[in-house]
Amino acid sequence: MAEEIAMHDGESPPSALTDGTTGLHDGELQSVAFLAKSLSDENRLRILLCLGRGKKAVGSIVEELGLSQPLVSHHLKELKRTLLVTIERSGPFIYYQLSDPAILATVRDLNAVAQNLLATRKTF
Amino acid sequence: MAEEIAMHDGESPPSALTDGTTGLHDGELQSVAFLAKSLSDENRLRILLCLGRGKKAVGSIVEELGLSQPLVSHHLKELKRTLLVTIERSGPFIYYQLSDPAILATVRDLNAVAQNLLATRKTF
DNA sequence: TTAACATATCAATAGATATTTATATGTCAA
DNA sequence: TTGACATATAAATATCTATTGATATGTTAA
Repeated sequence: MAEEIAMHDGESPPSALTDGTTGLHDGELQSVAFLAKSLSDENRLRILLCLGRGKKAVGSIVEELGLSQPLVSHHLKELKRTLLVTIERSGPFIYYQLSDPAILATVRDLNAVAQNLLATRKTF
Repeated sequence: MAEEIAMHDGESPPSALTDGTTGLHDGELQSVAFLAKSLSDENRLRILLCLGRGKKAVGSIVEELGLSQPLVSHHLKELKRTLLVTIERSGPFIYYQLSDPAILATVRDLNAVAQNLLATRKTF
């Protein structure tokens, strides 16, 4: 009866039996979720792919993608927060660049998996 | 060299591992965002890794991860909607399994990228 | 200084979603 | 049928976030 467990802020929901085969502990799980969430927005992906062709100032991204400047700025802030991009100031310009080209390979891998799932869905 | 050409159509992989041209059209961008969003929850990742060791009934997952049954059911529904898992009924049991083992490799890749970003962050 | 430009931030809104509690559906055995 | 079990669904809440429009901050040139 008296089995109430009051979960307070942000610690382990389950008991810490780790997830075995692929062997990711809680911190790594958190990192993966963190990164995946950053990659889960179409406009952020557009920005990342755009930056895949070299560092660019905010205005260039705005112009190239046709998104509003505050929106691009917002997503760039998020991409910086999640360590996917770095900045480099030059006068009034702020150039953003990918912090790791491996990010592009990851996006391509995600696309490959997604397309394969869509192609071979045998679920009815 | 020419500027990168935007849209490629469905089948041919752009073969861009070293050149920066990761041309994804809107549908692919949507798919990537879709998949990434499904991978952006810690508990869903736990479930996926759990299923990486074979098909399991809901109760097993609940017990193994220490999450509530409705929560696990909710996440399984989401994973099924995003094509990451498939089901197989057997009596009152419903067995869930990964629809593609490549998903595990993708999670591992995400972790590798994330850990690398954390390790080599030169921001401050 | 002022003016013009580049970028960031603020405030408000709207929609998504993770979680919990409670309840419903479905299956099988006795 | 009843009862026990496995799973799904409903409803409520709370949190998060993408987007927009307006405004602020900061940099350079005149």
